[in-house]
Amino acid sequence: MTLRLYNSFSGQKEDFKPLSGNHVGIYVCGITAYDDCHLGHARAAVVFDIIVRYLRHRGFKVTHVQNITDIDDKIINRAREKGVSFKELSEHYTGEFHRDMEALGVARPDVEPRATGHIQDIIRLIETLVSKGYAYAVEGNVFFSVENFHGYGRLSHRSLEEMQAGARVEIDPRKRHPMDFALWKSGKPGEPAWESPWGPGRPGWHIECSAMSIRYLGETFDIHGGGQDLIFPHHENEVAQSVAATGKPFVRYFVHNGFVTINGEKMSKSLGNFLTIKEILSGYHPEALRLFLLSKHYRSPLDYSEDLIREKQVSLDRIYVTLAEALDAVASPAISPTIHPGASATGISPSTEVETAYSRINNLKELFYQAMDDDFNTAQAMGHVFDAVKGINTLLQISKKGPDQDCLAAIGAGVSAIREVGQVLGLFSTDTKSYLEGRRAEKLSKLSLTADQIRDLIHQREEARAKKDWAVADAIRKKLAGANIILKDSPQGTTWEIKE
RNA sequence: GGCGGCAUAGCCAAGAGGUAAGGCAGCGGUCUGCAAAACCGUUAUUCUCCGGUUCGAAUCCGGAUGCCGCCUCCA
Repeated sequence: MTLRLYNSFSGQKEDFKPLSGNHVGIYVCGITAYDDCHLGHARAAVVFDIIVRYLRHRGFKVTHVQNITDIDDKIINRAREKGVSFKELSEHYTGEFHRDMEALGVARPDVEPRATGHIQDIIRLIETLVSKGYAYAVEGNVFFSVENFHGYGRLSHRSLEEMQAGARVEIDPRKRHPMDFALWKSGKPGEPAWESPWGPGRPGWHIECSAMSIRYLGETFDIHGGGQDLIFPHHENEVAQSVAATGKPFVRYFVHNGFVTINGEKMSKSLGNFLTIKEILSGYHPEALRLFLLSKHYRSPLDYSEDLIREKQVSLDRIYVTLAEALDAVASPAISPTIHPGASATGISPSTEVETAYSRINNLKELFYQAMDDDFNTAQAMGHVFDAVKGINTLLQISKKGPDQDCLAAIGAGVSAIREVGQVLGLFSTDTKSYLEGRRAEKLSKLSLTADQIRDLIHQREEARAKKDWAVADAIRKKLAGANIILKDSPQGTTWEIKE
């Protein structure tokens, strides 16, 4: 089976074949370290985290490079506002970024280069562009000449004429063409600056990604990723600079993730609907956030609301409950968890219910890979996971009536299949018991009752039930229900849960 | 003004020529003293609207309407 992915260059899904054998080089545009990361950063991070995980899972050797922009106008301005150095500011927010990523379960890239660590690479690249006639220096600035580069607009599918027609920006009179962009910016007094052939200054935004991707992945590499907003001008400019400098193709597949809106509106500081990763994780499990981000295809816009994330939290709880019950069932010492259910499953029961459950479990992996091979269709993949969960639940139901070896083996196989695909999605990685205990503690903390008080009431109800005093028993059930506590009676006794 | 995207049940969402996955909510049932959980069944004769191509269209083409993004820093 071939992995197919959507290439922004062609606007179509294409078969993915790495440049050299089994090795995949992927460069993802990271953050500019001047503020806390928000939900949009979380989406991009999780999308590319899963792409990298899936490529590796499929047997590719992946080199994942993701930059951090640590010098830039926004950083300089913010540092000035706060009265700290640009370095202190960018280091602070880089640290916050790392904490957020760790909380989200996003794996660290193999290389995490920073612009200020590659000034010499950048200067050399600009010199090449100047010497080849693609760039010109004016008053300590260096601009890239879009007219001299044929093919400008190929990625964003726009011509220079179209772009000029829509220009809304005041044009820098030093530019020869309105669309020319800065490779090197001269430093005003007091601004951070590095020595260069054009005088002291700092790199433009786009050039760092060309310099660092070429350094770590070579002049031509497989995948370049980022948010859709980066297509123009950032990635268009990267392509122009890189191709002009090397004379070779730059990136083979451009992959862009869609945007996040909040209650239907674009996130923006002026609207006051900016949600940081920290804010969301203070109320929801990181895997619930991941589940939410995966619930829609990565290229589509994704709308966030409290209702939706809460729904994902409930779904995640449900899956963990199933996994926990399945593990309990399988833990029976008489049963070997290594039995493969597929072969023995067929025919052991005439019930189609059981057959369906077996196939839901046994088909999971194949269907999951099919979905992921089709441009990382995580929404579809999750549908298959839910099917497998249903299959496990069916068998759990049956095994409660009379455990049978094949049934328990299938349950075990289901758990390991879900765990396996979960590794690709970054889900179900927490120990089931600690997950459920954590969730209970979290919900309990929002309650007016303590666990001891609840246990007392349950005890009183047990006594009433023993006397078949249903009126008292039901009154206690009702009272607890009023506090959002659901009682579950079973032959082993009564347990309780807190409703979301 | 230019470029691009999206419109699928009460809500979220997959499907991209062969007769509508999955999740949430709802309803009926099994189980239960009553419940809860779980499971089973059910919930879009139809995919914004109007034309066209085709044996066949939610899927392709043309048009209309609505929403969104980019063109300026942005994941």
